[in-house]
Amino acid sequence: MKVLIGLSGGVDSSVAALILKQQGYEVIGATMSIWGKDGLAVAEGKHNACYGPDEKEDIESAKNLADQLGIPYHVVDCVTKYEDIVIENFKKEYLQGHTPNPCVWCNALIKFGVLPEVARLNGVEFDKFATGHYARVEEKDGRYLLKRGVAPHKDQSYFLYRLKQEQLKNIILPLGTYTKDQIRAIAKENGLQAADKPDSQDFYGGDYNELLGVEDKIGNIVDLNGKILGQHKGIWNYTIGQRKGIGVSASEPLYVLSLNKDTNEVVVGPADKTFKKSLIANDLNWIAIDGITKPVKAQAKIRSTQQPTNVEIRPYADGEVEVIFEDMQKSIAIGQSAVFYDGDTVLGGGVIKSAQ
RNA sequence: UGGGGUGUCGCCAAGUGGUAAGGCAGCGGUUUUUGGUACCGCCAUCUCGGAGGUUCGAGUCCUUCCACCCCAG
Repeated sequence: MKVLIGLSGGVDSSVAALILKQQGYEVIGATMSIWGKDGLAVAEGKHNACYGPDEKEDIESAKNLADQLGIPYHVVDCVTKYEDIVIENFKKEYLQGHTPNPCVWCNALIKFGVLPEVARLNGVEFDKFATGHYARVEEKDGRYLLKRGVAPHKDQSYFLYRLKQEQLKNIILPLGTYTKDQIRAIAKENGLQAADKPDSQDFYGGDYNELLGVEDKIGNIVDLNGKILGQHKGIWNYTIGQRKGIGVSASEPLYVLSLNKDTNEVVVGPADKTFKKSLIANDLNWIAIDGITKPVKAQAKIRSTQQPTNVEIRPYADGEVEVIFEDMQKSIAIGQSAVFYDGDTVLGGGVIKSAQ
Protein backbone atom coordinates (compact mmCIF):
# COMPACT_ATOMS: atom_id res chain seq x y z
CA MET A 1 0.00 0.00 0.00
CA LYS A 2 1.26 3.46 -0.87
CA VAL A 3 1.23 6.15 1.75
CA LEU A 4 1.90 9.83 1.16
CA ILE A 5 3.25 11.44 4.32
CA GLY A 6 3.38 15.12 5.05
CA LEU A 7 6.91 15.97 6.12
CA SER A 8 7.66 19.18 7.99
CA GLY A 9 11.34 18.58 8.45
CA GLY A 10 10.83 18.09 12.17
CA VAL A 11 11.25 15.06 14.40
CA ASP A 12 7.67 13.92 14.54
CA SER A 13 6.93 13.61 10.86
CA SER A 14 10.39 12.18 10.25
CA VAL A 15 9.85 9.37 12.71
CA ALA A 16 6.32 8.85 11.43
CA ALA A 17 7.75 8.26 7.97
CA LEU A 18 10.33 5.86 9.35
CA ILE A 19 7.70 3.91 11.27
CA LEU A 20 5.50 3.60 8.21
CA LYS A 21 8.42 2.33 6.22
CA GLN A 22 9.30 -0.21 8.88
CA GLN A 23 5.70 -1.32 8.89
CA GLY A 24 6.08 -2.21 5.25
CA TYR A 25 4.26 0.63 3.56
CA GLU A 26 5.52 2.10 0.34
CA VAL A 27 6.16 5.62 1.61
CA ILE A 28 6.25 8.85 -0.36
CA GLY A 29 7.20 12.12 1.29
CA ALA A 30 5.65 15.50 0.59
CA THR A 31 5.97 18.98 2.06
CA MET A 32 3.46 21.69 1.44
CA SER A 33 4.83 25.00 0.37
CA ILE A 34 2.74 27.78 1.85
CA TRP A 35 5.06 30.76 2.04
CA GLY A 36 4.68 33.11 -0.89
CA LYS A 37 6.01 36.41 0.43
CA ASP A 38 9.70 36.37 -0.21
CA GLY A 39 9.90 40.09 0.26
CA LEU A 40 8.63 40.03 3.81
CA ALA A 41 11.36 40.01 6.41
CA VAL A 42 10.93 38.01 9.55
CA ALA A 43 12.70 38.88 12.78
CA GLU A 44 16.12 37.31 13.10
CA GLY A 45 16.47 34.35 15.34
CA LYS A 46 12.77 33.62 15.42
CA HIS A 47 12.69 30.47 13.40
CA ASN A 48 10.80 27.27 13.57
CA ALA A 49 7.53 28.66 12.36
CA CYS A 50 5.03 27.00 10.00
CA TYR A 51 4.53 30.11 7.96
CA GLY A 52 7.66 31.99 7.04
CA PRO A 53 10.72 32.19 4.81
CA ASP A 54 12.55 29.47 6.72
CA GLU A 55 10.23 27.11 4.91
CA LYS A 56 13.18 26.62 2.59
CA GLU A 57 15.19 25.08 5.38
CA ASP A 58 12.34 22.83 6.37
CA ILE A 59 12.02 21.62 2.82
CA GLU A 60 15.73 21.01 2.78
CA SER A 61 15.55 18.88 5.94
CA ALA A 62 12.54 17.00 4.66
CA LYS A 63 14.33 16.27 1.41
CA ASN A 64 17.37 15.04 3.28
CA LEU A 65 15.21 12.78 5.35
CA ALA A 66 13.53 11.39 2.27
CA ASP A 67 16.96 10.66 0.80
CA GLN A 68 18.04 9.04 4.03
CA LEU A 69 14.98 6.81 4.03
CA GLY A 70 15.24 6.24 0.32
CA ILE A 71 11.74 7.42 -0.47
CA PRO A 72 10.44 9.67 -3.24
CA TYR A 73 9.87 13.27 -2.22
CA HIS A 74 7.71 16.08 -3.55
CA VAL A 75 7.11 19.70 -2.66
CA VAL A 76 3.49 20.61 -3.15
CA ASP A 77 2.53 24.18 -3.88
CA CYS A 78 -0.28 25.21 -1.54
CA VAL A 79 0.58 28.89 -1.39
CA THR A 80 -2.53 30.38 -2.95
CA LYS A 81 -5.01 28.21 -1.13
CA TYR A 82 -3.22 28.71 2.15
CA GLU A 83 -3.35 32.46 1.80
CA ASP A 84 -6.94 32.47 0.60
CA ILE A 85 -8.15 30.29 3.41
CA VAL A 86 -5.88 30.31 6.43
CA ILE A 87 -4.36 33.75 6.21
CA GLU A 88 -7.63 35.38 5.20
CA ASN A 89 -9.44 33.82 8.13
CA PHE A 90 -6.58 34.82 10.38
CA LYS A 91 -6.82 38.45 9.32
CA LYS A 92 -10.57 38.66 9.41
CA GLU A 93 -10.77 37.19 12.87
CA TYR A 94 -8.03 39.27 14.44
CA LEU A 95 -9.44 42.50 13.03
CA GLN A 96 -12.75 41.68 14.66
CA GLY A 97 -11.11 41.24 18.01
CA HIS A 98 -11.29 37.46 17.90
CA THR A 99 -8.43 35.03 18.43
CA PRO A 100 -8.20 32.70 15.46
CA ASN A 101 -6.54 29.32 15.47
CA PRO A 102 -4.81 28.96 12.13
CA CYS A 103 -3.64 25.41 12.87
CA VAL A 104 -7.19 24.12 13.01
CA TRP A 105 -8.09 25.53 9.61
CA CYS A 106 -4.78 24.62 8.07
CA ASN A 107 -5.15 20.99 9.09
CA ALA A 108 -8.71 20.54 7.94
CA LEU A 109 -8.46 22.42 4.68
CA ILE A 110 -4.83 22.55 3.61
CA LYS A 111 -2.70 19.84 5.17
CA PHE A 112 -5.38 17.15 4.99
CA GLY A 113 -7.09 18.79 2.04
CA VAL A 114 -5.17 20.70 -0.55
CA LEU A 115 -1.85 18.94 0.03
CA PRO A 116 -3.01 15.40 -0.87
CA GLU A 117 -5.37 16.70 -3.57
CA VAL A 118 -2.74 18.69 -5.37
CA ALA A 119 -0.19 15.92 -4.98
CA ARG A 120 -2.63 13.62 -6.74
CA LEU A 121 -3.28 16.18 -9.46
CA ASN A 122 0.47 16.32 -9.95
CA GLY A 123 0.46 12.63 -10.65
CA VAL A 124 1.60 11.29 -7.28
CA GLU A 125 -0.21 8.03 -6.60
CA PHE A 126 -1.03 6.87 -3.09
CA ASP A 127 -3.74 5.11 -1.12
CA LYS A 128 -3.49 6.81 2.24
CA PHE A 129 -2.26 10.09 3.61
CA ALA A 130 -0.25 10.29 6.85
CA THR A 131 1.13 12.96 9.19
CA GLY A 132 3.10 13.09 12.40
CA HIS A 133 0.22 14.18 14.60
CA TYR A 134 -0.20 12.69 18.05
CA ALA A 135 -3.72 11.40 17.59
CA ARG A 136 -5.39 8.18 16.52
CA VAL A 137 -7.99 7.24 13.95
CA GLU A 138 -10.07 4.11 14.45
CA GLU A 139 -12.94 2.64 12.54
CA LYS A 140 -16.01 1.49 14.39
CA ASP A 141 -19.22 0.29 12.71
CA GLY A 142 -18.36 2.03 9.50
CA ARG A 143 -17.60 5.36 11.15
CA TYR A 144 -14.10 6.70 11.51
CA LEU A 145 -13.31 8.00 14.95
CA LEU A 146 -10.65 10.50 15.94
CA LYS A 147 -9.05 9.72 19.29
CA ARG A 148 -6.62 11.39 21.59
CA GLY A 149 -2.97 10.45 21.23
CA VAL A 150 -1.66 8.40 24.12
CA ALA A 151 1.39 10.59 24.72
CA PRO A 152 0.75 12.53 27.91
CA HIS A 153 0.43 16.25 27.27
CA LYS A 154 1.17 15.81 23.58
CA ASP A 155 -2.28 14.93 22.35
CA GLN A 156 -3.00 16.93 19.18
CA SER A 157 -6.52 15.77 18.44
CA TYR A 158 -7.67 19.28 19.30
CA PHE A 159 -6.15 20.57 16.07
CA LEU A 160 -7.84 17.88 13.98
CA TYR A 161 -11.45 18.11 15.09
CA ARG A 162 -12.54 19.63 11.78
CA LEU A 163 -11.62 16.59 9.72
CA LYS A 164 -14.48 14.95 7.83
CA GLN A 165 -15.26 11.27 7.52
CA GLU A 166 -13.87 11.19 3.97
CA GLN A 167 -10.61 12.55 5.30
CA LEU A 168 -10.40 10.36 8.39
CA LYS A 169 -11.13 7.34 6.25
CA ASN A 170 -7.95 7.83 4.29
CA ILE A 171 -5.42 8.83 6.86
CA ILE A 172 -2.87 7.10 9.03
CA LEU A 173 -1.46 8.73 12.14
CA PRO A 174 1.49 6.51 13.10
CA LEU A 175 2.42 8.47 16.23
CA GLY A 176 -0.91 8.11 17.99
CA THR A 177 0.28 5.33 20.25
CA TYR A 178 3.75 6.64 20.96
CA THR A 179 5.03 9.04 23.56
CA LYS A 180 7.27 11.95 22.72
CA ASP A 181 10.21 10.32 24.47
CA GLN A 182 9.83 7.20 22.37
CA ILE A 183 9.74 9.26 19.22
CA ARG A 184 12.89 11.14 20.14
CA ALA A 185 14.59 7.87 21.04
CA ILE A 186 13.63 6.32 17.70
CA ALA A 187 14.92 9.39 15.89
CA LYS A 188 18.22 9.14 17.71
CA GLU A 189 18.65 5.38 17.29
CA ASN A 190 18.11 5.71 13.60
CA GLY A 191 20.34 8.69 13.19
CA LEU A 192 17.64 10.99 11.88
CA GLN A 193 18.93 14.52 11.50
CA ALA A 194 15.81 16.04 12.94
CA ALA A 195 16.37 14.21 16.24
CA ASP A 196 17.63 17.27 18.02
CA LYS A 197 15.34 19.81 16.47
CA PRO A 198 13.30 21.83 18.92
CA ASP A 199 9.78 20.75 19.45
CA SER A 200 7.21 23.41 19.10
CA GLN A 201 6.40 25.36 16.02
CA ASP A 202 5.03 28.83 16.02
CA PHE A 203 2.50 29.84 13.46
CA TYR A 204 4.57 32.77 12.27
CA GLY A 205 7.98 33.91 13.46
CA GLY A 206 7.57 37.63 12.97
CA ASP A 207 5.23 40.35 14.12
CA TYR A 208 1.64 39.44 13.36
CA ASN A 209 1.04 43.00 12.23
CA GLU A 210 3.12 42.16 9.17
CA LEU A 211 0.47 39.66 8.16
CA LEU A 212 -2.48 41.82 9.06
CA GLY A 213 -1.21 44.74 7.04
CA VAL A 214 -3.20 47.41 8.83
CA GLU A 215 -2.36 50.73 10.40
CA ASP A 216 -2.29 51.18 14.15
CA LYS A 217 -5.65 52.14 15.55
CA ILE A 218 -5.22 53.81 18.91
CA GLY A 219 -7.88 53.02 21.46
CA ASN A 220 -8.40 52.93 25.19
CA ILE A 221 -7.63 50.24 27.68
CA VAL A 222 -10.41 50.41 30.25
CA ASP A 223 -11.51 48.58 33.37
CA LEU A 224 -14.95 47.07 33.95
CA ASN A 225 -16.30 50.45 35.02
CA GLY A 226 -15.11 52.11 31.87
CA LYS A 227 -12.28 53.94 33.56
CA ILE A 228 -9.45 54.62 31.16
CA LEU A 229 -6.22 52.96 32.28
CA GLY A 230 -4.10 53.35 29.19
CA GLN A 231 -4.00 53.07 25.45
CA HIS A 232 -3.43 50.38 22.86
CA LYS A 233 -2.53 50.35 19.18
CA GLY A 234 -5.25 48.04 17.96
CA ILE A 235 -7.46 45.40 19.54
CA TRP A 236 -5.91 42.74 17.30
CA ASN A 237 -2.79 42.87 19.45
CA TYR A 238 -4.68 41.27 22.32
CA THR A 239 -6.45 38.08 23.12
CA ILE A 240 -8.88 37.35 25.92
CA GLY A 241 -7.05 36.08 28.97
CA GLN A 242 -3.80 37.77 28.04
CA ARG A 243 -1.80 39.13 30.95
CA LYS A 244 1.58 40.12 29.58
CA GLY A 245 2.05 43.14 27.38
CA ILE A 246 -0.88 45.21 28.56
CA GLY A 247 1.48 47.81 29.94
CA VAL A 248 -0.85 48.94 32.70
CA SER A 249 0.32 48.67 36.28
CA ALA A 250 -2.10 47.98 39.09
CA SER A 251 -2.13 46.44 42.54
CA GLU A 252 -2.65 43.02 40.98
CA PRO A 253 -2.11 41.48 37.56
CA LEU A 254 -4.64 42.54 34.96
CA TYR A 255 -6.00 40.27 32.25
CA VAL A 256 -7.78 41.08 29.02
CA LEU A 257 -11.47 40.41 29.65
CA SER A 258 -12.96 41.44 26.34
CA LEU A 259 -12.25 43.21 23.08
CA ASN A 260 -14.81 45.60 21.72
CA LYS A 261 -14.47 46.28 18.03
CA ASP A 262 -17.17 48.95 17.97
CA THR A 263 -15.69 51.11 20.70
CA ASN A 264 -12.13 50.00 19.93
CA GLU A 265 -11.66 49.26 23.62
CA VAL A 266 -9.65 46.60 25.41
CA VAL A 267 -11.36 45.79 28.70
CA VAL A 268 -9.10 44.50 31.45
CA GLY A 269 -9.66 43.28 34.98
CA PRO A 270 -8.38 41.04 37.77
CA ALA A 271 -7.95 37.27 37.48
CA ASP A 272 -11.23 36.35 39.15
CA LYS A 273 -13.17 38.22 36.47
CA THR A 274 -11.80 35.99 33.72
CA PHE A 275 -13.87 32.97 34.72
CA LYS A 276 -16.98 32.07 32.73
CA LYS A 277 -19.33 29.17 33.10
CA SER A 278 -20.65 28.67 29.59
CA LEU A 279 -20.06 29.39 25.94
CA ILE A 280 -21.84 29.29 22.62
CA ALA A 281 -20.09 27.55 19.75
CA ASN A 282 -21.02 27.62 16.10
CA ASP A 283 -19.63 26.28 12.84
CA LEU A 284 -19.67 22.79 14.29
CA ASN A 285 -18.06 19.67 12.94
CA TRP A 286 -19.13 16.35 14.39
CA ILE A 287 -17.06 13.21 14.09
CA ALA A 288 -18.20 10.44 16.42
CA ILE A 289 -21.86 11.45 16.25
CA ASP A 290 -24.12 13.19 13.76
CA GLY A 291 -24.95 15.97 16.17
CA ILE A 292 -27.01 16.39 19.30
CA THR A 293 -30.73 16.81 19.76
CA LYS A 294 -30.76 16.86 23.55
CA PRO A 295 -28.27 17.77 26.28
CA VAL A 296 -25.23 15.51 26.38
CA LYS A 297 -22.67 15.04 29.12
CA ALA A 298 -19.14 15.11 27.77
CA GLN A 299 -15.74 16.69 28.23
CA ALA A 300 -14.37 19.67 26.38
CA LYS A 301 -11.21 21.62 25.71
CA ILE A 302 -11.26 25.31 24.90
CA ARG A 303 -7.51 25.43 24.40
CA SER A 304 -5.07 23.04 22.84
CA THR A 305 -2.96 22.65 25.95
CA GLN A 306 -5.67 21.89 28.44
CA GLN A 307 -6.98 18.61 29.79
CA PRO A 308 -10.61 17.95 28.86
CA THR A 309 -13.02 19.15 31.51
CA ASN A 310 -16.59 18.07 32.27
CA VAL A 311 -19.36 19.82 30.41
CA GLU A 312 -22.93 19.51 29.31
CA ILE A 313 -23.50 20.29 25.64
CA ARG A 314 -26.94 21.59 24.79
CA PRO A 315 -28.47 22.14 21.36
CA TYR A 316 -28.91 25.84 20.68
CA ALA A 317 -30.35 27.93 17.89
CA ASP A 318 -29.34 27.42 14.26
CA GLY A 319 -27.28 24.34 14.84
CA GLU A 320 -25.15 26.03 17.43
CA VAL A 321 -24.51 24.52 20.84
CA GLU A 322 -24.29 25.88 24.33
CA VAL A 323 -21.59 24.38 26.50
CA ILE A 324 -22.03 24.52 30.27
CA PHE A 325 -18.91 23.86 32.29
CA GLU A 326 -18.98 21.91 35.53
CA ASP A 327 -16.11 24.11 36.72
CA MET A 328 -15.89 27.70 35.57
CA GLN A 329 -13.27 28.21 32.89
CA LYS A 330 -10.62 30.87 32.76
CA SER A 331 -10.24 33.09 29.73
CA ILE A 332 -12.53 31.67 27.09
CA ALA A 333 -11.27 33.33 23.92
CA ILE A 334 -13.69 34.02 21.11
CA GLY A 335 -12.45 32.53 17.86
CA GLN A 336 -10.70 29.61 19.49
CA SER A 337 -12.21 26.17 19.19
CA ALA A 338 -14.16 24.18 21.73
CA VAL A 339 -13.52 20.50 21.11
CA PHE A 340 -15.77 17.88 22.69
CA TYR A 341 -14.64 14.50 23.94
CA ASP A 342 -16.16 11.32 25.25
CA GLY A 343 -13.15 9.90 27.03
CA ASP A 344 -10.48 9.48 24.37
CA THR A 345 -12.85 9.96 21.49
CA VAL A 346 -13.43 13.28 19.78
CA LEU A 347 -17.15 13.88 19.46
CA GLY A 348 -16.71 17.04 17.46
CA GLY A 349 -16.23 20.71 18.06
CA GLY A 350 -16.93 24.23 16.98
CA VAL A 351 -15.75 27.79 17.06
CA ILE A 352 -16.37 29.80 20.20
CA LYS A 353 -18.75 32.62 19.42
CA SER A 354 -19.39 34.02 22.90
CA ALA A 355 -18.99 33.18 26.55
CA GLN A 356 -20.61 34.20 29.77
C1' U B 1 5.50 82.92 51.38
C1' G B 2 0.05 82.31 57.31
C1' G B 3 -1.00 77.07 58.69
C1' G B 4 -0.68 71.85 57.47
C1' G B 5 1.02 67.70 54.44
C1' U B 6 4.00 64.91 51.08
C1' G B 7 8.56 63.77 48.35
C1' U B 8 11.74 55.71 48.53
C1' C B 9 12.78 51.82 41.18
C1' G B 10 8.41 53.54 35.11
C1' C B 11 3.53 53.10 38.69
C1' C B 12 1.82 51.84 43.71
C1' A B 13 4.13 51.02 48.27
C1' A B 14 6.83 48.86 53.03
C1' G B 15 10.43 50.86 56.07
C1' U B 16 9.88 54.28 62.07
C1' G B 17 18.52 54.72 64.04
C1' G B 18 21.43 49.34 62.18
C1' U B 19 22.89 48.95 57.09
C1' A B 20 16.54 49.65 50.88
C1' A B 21 10.09 44.36 51.67
C1' G B 22 6.38 43.45 48.26
C1' G B 23 2.91 44.16 44.18
C1' C B 24 2.22 46.06 39.15
C1' A B 25 4.70 47.14 34.67
C1' G B 26 9.18 45.76 31.98
C1' C B 27 13.11 42.33 30.32
C1' G B 28 14.98 37.20 29.71
C1' G B 29 13.83 31.96 29.81
C1' U B 30 10.89 27.18 30.35
C1' U B 31 6.26 24.97 28.86
C1' U B 32 3.11 25.04 24.17
C1' U B 33 2.11 23.08 16.14
C1' U B 34 -2.57 29.45 17.69
C1' G B 35 1.42 36.17 20.16
C1' G B 36 -2.71 32.81 25.65
C1' U B 37 -2.07 30.86 30.60
C1' A B 38 1.26 28.97 34.16
C1' C B 39 6.15 28.56 36.00
C1' C B 40 11.47 30.24 36.65
C1' G B 41 15.10 34.20 36.60
C1' C B 42 16.53 39.55 36.35
C1' C B 43 15.05 44.39 37.75
C1' A B 44 17.20 50.95 43.50
C1' U B 45 24.14 50.12 46.26
C1' C B 46 28.78 57.28 44.63
C1' U B 47 20.49 54.63 46.58
C1' C B 48 15.66 56.87 49.40
C1' G B 49 13.91 65.40 46.19
C1' G B 50 18.97 68.59 47.00
C1' A B 51 22.76 70.28 50.50
C1' G B 52 24.68 70.27 55.29
C1' G B 53 24.71 68.25 60.41
C1' U B 54 24.07 64.75 64.87
C1' U B 55 25.66 59.50 65.46
C1' C B 56 30.09 53.93 65.69
C1' G B 57 26.00 53.82 62.18
C1' A B 58 20.37 57.62 58.99
C1' G B 59 15.53 56.54 54.15
C1' U B 60 14.59 56.82 59.29
C1' C B 61 16.82 62.54 64.10
C1' C B 62 18.17 68.06 63.32
C1' U B 63 18.95 72.45 59.96
C1' U B 64 18.21 74.45 55.39
C1' C B 65 16.89 74.67 50.27
C1' C B 66 13.67 72.77 46.21
C1' A B 67 9.09 70.59 44.25
C1' C B 68 4.17 69.31 44.63
C1' C B 69 -0.55 69.06 47.38
C1' C B 70 -4.30 70.83 50.88
C1' C B 71 -6.59 74.69 54.16
C1' A B 72 -7.12 79.40 54.84
C1' G B 73 -5.70 84.14 52.00
